[in-house]
Amino acid sequence: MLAELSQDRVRLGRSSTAERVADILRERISEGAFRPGQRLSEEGISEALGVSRNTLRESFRLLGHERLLEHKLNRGVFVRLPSAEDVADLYRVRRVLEGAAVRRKPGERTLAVINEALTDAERAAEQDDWQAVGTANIRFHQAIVSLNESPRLNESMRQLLAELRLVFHVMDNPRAFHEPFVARNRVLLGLIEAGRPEEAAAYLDDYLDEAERQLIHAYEPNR
Amino acid sequence: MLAELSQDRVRLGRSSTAERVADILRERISEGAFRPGQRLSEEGISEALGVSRNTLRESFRLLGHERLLEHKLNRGVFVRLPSAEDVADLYRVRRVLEGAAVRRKPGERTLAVINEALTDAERAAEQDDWQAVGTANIRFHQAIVSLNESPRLNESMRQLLAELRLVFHVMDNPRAFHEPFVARNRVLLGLIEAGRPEEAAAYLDDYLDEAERQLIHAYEPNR
DNA sequence: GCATATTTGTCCGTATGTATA
DNA sequence: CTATACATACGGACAAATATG
Repeated sequence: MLAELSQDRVRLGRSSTAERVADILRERISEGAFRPGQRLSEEGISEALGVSRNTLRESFRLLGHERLLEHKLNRGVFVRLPSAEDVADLYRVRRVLEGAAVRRKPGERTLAVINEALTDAERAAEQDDWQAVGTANIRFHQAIVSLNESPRLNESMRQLLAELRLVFHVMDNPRAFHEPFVARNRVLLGLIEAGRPEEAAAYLDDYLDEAERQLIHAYEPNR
Repeated sequence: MLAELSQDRVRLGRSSTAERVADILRERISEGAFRPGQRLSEEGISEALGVSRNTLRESFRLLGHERLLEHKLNRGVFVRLPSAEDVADLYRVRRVLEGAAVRRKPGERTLAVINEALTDAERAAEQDDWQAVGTANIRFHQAIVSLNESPRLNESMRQLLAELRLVFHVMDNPRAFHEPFVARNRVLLGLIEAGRPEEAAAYLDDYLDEAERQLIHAYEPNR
């Protein structure tokens, strides 16, 4: 089962079993198969994936560091359930990372990536595919941050968005949340392309304020 | 040995053995006892610290995620030796995190912390204690970032500075590097306290450009 | 280039401590 | 309070990869 695939990829690749297991778990969490707050049993999962508990524990450490899992000492690991305070902090970070990004002179290639993500979102919105809207939206903001041209900031944003996905998974209806922001993304991109960084930054701040408010509003009751 | 201390701290605290071992290793790396590029033997260290290899490997994962250690498959873990490109990226991140910080209206308490760190640096400089200057300098910039009032950004900065310390450890003479920036820190703080955020941000950008240039200049030859 | 020694990657069994029903 | 389930941590084992002579 996993063991053979494991050997193959070790031979021609670079990742250890623990890392590959982490990839699998990250994907499951990201798509919502493992719900926030849910406990992940060492025995159950190690058995299901065909790896030893030691190896699985290494994977848990990795994901814990990404804030997708929470380690409670002697109680096990749980899928993180971010608090309202966490949401507020995530948006503080977004203001910093995205704000700095839109103030920079944008590169041609990055602009194309941003545009593509936005176009995908608009198309998905037309077809009422809100799952796809959310995904494209995330790609849009990831691409915005990549204007900074910093691998570390890209990685930070990637983790931040993964954490934000946890929040979306406990919301009542993520569809209604993402919808109104597609049009705003278009405006934001327009300001960037027009070379008006300060206006773009101000618009973005408003944008994020509004998103944070709506998110916390839809979120708080669920705690 | 460590085992007993371990039990005590578990009882009254929250951290696991792996985390405590990670703390110890982080400290050793930070103070330069483990040099960048050096390989850390699983057997040697697990024996020296009195923990099992499995536990130690969990610690290695933690520090790997903090970019202090590098995992080479089937070859072991090494203390990271950042490349010149890494240094450039670290400074890109600093411009974003510190730039956003100085643009915000500063809180009284945070200002006091910044001031304290700076005063310590000035005092240490007078006494030619360059090690202490470097330490206080790091505290100064950490405090600057804390103006953002974001736990996640504080944590990012903490990790960034730990990584930057690796760079300092392979420099010829870190003393000469830190010295000229103490005076600039005072100017920067003055602009912040005077409520001139844009000037502070511009001054900071210059500051970081100069620091990056000097650092890469003193660093590149060593690769 | 080959044979050998070393080290990592992974797994297993087990003992102990902790949280919870 | 006891019992149970589970995480924590240890030590030993072996194969695979790497380094060494």
